[in-house]
Amino acid sequence: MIEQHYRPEIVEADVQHYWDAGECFRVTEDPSREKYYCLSMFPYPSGRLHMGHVRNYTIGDVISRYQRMRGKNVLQPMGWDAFGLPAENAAIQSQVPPARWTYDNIAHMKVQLRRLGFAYDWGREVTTCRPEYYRWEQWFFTRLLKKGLAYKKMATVNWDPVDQTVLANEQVIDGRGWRSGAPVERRDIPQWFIRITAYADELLAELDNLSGWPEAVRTMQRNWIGRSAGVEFDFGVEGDNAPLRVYTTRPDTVMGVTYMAVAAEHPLAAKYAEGDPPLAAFIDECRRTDVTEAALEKMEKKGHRLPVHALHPVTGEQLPLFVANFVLMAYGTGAVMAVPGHDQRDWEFARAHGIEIRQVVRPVDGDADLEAGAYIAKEATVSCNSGQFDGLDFQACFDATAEYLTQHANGERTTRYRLRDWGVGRQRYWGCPIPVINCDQCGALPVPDEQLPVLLPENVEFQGVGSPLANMPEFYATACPQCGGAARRETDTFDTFVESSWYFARYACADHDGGMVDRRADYWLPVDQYVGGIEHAVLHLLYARFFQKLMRDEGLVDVDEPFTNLLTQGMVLNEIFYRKTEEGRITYFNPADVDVQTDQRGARAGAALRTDGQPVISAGIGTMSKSKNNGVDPQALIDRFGADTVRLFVMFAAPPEHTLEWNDDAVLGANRFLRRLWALVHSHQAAIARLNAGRCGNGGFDWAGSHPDPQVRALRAAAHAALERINRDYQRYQFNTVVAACMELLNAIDRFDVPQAAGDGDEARVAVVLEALAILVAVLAPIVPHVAHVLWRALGQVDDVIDARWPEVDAGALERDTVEMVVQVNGKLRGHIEIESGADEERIRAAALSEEKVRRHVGDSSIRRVIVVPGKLVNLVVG
RNA sequence: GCCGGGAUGGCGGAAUUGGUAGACGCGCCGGACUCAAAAUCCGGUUCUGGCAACAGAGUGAGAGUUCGAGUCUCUCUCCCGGCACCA
Repeated sequence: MIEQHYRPEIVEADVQHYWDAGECFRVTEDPSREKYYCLSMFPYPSGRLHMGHVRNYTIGDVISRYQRMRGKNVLQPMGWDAFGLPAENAAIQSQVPPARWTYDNIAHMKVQLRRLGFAYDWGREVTTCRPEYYRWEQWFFTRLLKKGLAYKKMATVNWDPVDQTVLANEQVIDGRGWRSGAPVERRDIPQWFIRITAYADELLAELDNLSGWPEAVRTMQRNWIGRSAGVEFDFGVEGDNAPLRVYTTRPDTVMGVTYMAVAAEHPLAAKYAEGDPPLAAFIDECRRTDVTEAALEKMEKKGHRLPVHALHPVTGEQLPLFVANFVLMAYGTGAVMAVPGHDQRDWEFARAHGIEIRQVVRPVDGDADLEAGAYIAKEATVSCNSGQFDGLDFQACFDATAEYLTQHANGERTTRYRLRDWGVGRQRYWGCPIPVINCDQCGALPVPDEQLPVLLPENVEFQGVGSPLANMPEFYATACPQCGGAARRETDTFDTFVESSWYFARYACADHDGGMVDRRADYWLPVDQYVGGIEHAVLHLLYARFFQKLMRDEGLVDVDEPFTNLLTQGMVLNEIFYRKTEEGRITYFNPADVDVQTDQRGARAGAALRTDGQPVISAGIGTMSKSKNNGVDPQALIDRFGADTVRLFVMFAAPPEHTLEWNDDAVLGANRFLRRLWALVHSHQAAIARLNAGRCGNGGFDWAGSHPDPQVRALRAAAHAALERINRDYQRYQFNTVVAACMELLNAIDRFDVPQAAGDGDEARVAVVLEALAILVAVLAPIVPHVAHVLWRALGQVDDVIDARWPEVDAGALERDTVEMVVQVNGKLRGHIEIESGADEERIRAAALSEEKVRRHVGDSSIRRVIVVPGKLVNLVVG
């Protein structure tokens, strides 16, 4: 028997204790059962759970619990992506060692996750900053080194000249270092890379097979890999210069080249900068921008003329040669041929520098207006003004020019990728040490297996200038494993994306201390459902796919792709409020501290800060962030309403892939629903107990045949119709409409009259309520597991709801004698008819025309056509 | 700049395949209960006109296909996410 009032704090503590005591979510490999591996992206332990975490993990938990009730052997693990920059920032700001800060955060966040009632197998917890985890990452990297899949080369970084340190993109604010405020420079340093480009073709091709992934994510990855076919060839350069090698995907436009451009870092630029101070200054200026692609693309396109010409490989024409800030040394060859007639960026640069724009492609019919912009089409075009290559379509011209350049300009047809090799080295302390020893005699050598792991010292003094590791001889001083001489240990650490590229495999066998993974991974992998933020659509999800293939090729795992199905959840947003001072300084106020006024209709009339009553300005909605002060602390909500209410709200407020706008009042609505549900079960529990007595506690009632009471039939039909929709919506992960259907069902049960006193009523009326309630509680169990656990028992069930069999739709309950159809006249709704289910068109037409309102709209006009959609609609076309 | 996504009442959202636009919830309005408030319960709620019956308009803007378009096609606007050292 349950109490009269819903007390989530008591219910949730009790139920969580029950799950813990019974180890309800521990799983083992069982080949006789169908497995289901449901994985949510593990959190960075930033300190407290935020709403994005709550949403992510609730979605994953609902799917896991649903699959368990469907009879699967479900693994749902959790862990910590524990290395990263914020720990170093915290260390600098509050003098706490990154390790202690991180472990404290993990402890706190773990309590929060438990409080939300997620069905995790905590026995498989993975923490990436622990040596038992990262040692295998180090071991794996040494394999890649030996295979030549890891290598060192120069790479460009953001350099803070005052702090003498490498900056993350995030630490560059308006082109300046976040701490020093000094203008950031680009600097080239030697870095470790992993050869992801060697797997580009496979990573691209297998996207076609990932039918369980959103098309948007697959498209983004395809574009990111960016496979293109083109030609690489040489332009001559005046003077005693080496030829200038370029790559182009449009050799067909080679006759339209009117200038050339090289990157600021190109050797040709460096050569002429020596005697040319303005050029040297320009190159210097190019070094002073941050290195993100977005920044490079958005900046003003500038160029500086070099004192020599390039020579056209076909005509021998002299072409002006520029150093340009939009040409990147890292892409292609660091030099581009410019065809302003048929490339928009080249066009804009040519316009700005008064360079000729030459048309060499035109539409098959008509002409292009090169005054308005470049003509970039390839379909239905023909080459023109191209001498020997005139009059060809795109493909023919491509082939002819490619052949010519191969013969006469040292050319070669090549396939290139936009994808670059993955730079995995970071000049930071709080990361996994790269297991390499640098010896002046023998070069860079992998740390021998028996010396692994290379432990990261955790008790360090942390100032924030340079990496502490580079200042610790006790860390870096070592002996060369080959010659035995003095050598220096690598002080760079791995990009944290390396840890997150294989954690999903480690969960299968987190306790294995003899290797990276064991054969248990073959049972659990691939992940059946992966859930995480859309912001990971490219990088993390591509790196993880890449690592899966690396591990496969090392013989560690069988499968090719790590994640069969992917659900990318939308961001959590909240309103942003601010005030501007007279000096123009902006102060943001948390929405929790703002009162919103409404007019008589409920429309927004204004907003004021609660503490002083003065108005604040709304800046619309945006992702919850510290800088905009619009975060909502989940903990406060859990304390006030309980985990089930928070879970229910998050699932109800929006479909998982959409953004979710926060609304405090709607949380109240979710709580109200649970209180009503509780009260409803409470009000019927005596009658249910009487019904269950003598029926082995299962409430079994024989519904064979049509029940005579139309109200009983109606409630049964409502319950089974709701279940049908709920099943469909669970399958397509539209949890918001699952909840909506549950609310409708609750309303239907609530309206149904049940005899309360013993012996004065029809047994069937109690039975139908019990059946409807059992369906309702069972289908809600994945979403609000604590309250469902208790209510399930109150309905007389003897098993735990987490292991209850999913209810089945009784088709018999849904059968109807008549259907309602809509009548349209010329596509406009004019009436409704109730008609027997199997009525033919003649009958439907007659019924439609017998409707007064329909007749009025038809009037004297003749009926030209009648369209009937069986069981739904009839449209009379008149005129 | 490039790539990807989105836009439906006062708000979040719903609408199997092109077939009743606005389910469900929030808010708001009115009522019941109460000394009062909260909570709870009942009724209403797309907009415009009308006491009403009813009529007209309506899914970011503009065009098109169709008996019929939120849904399909084209053009445009605005908002959001990613862009390789935030995770």
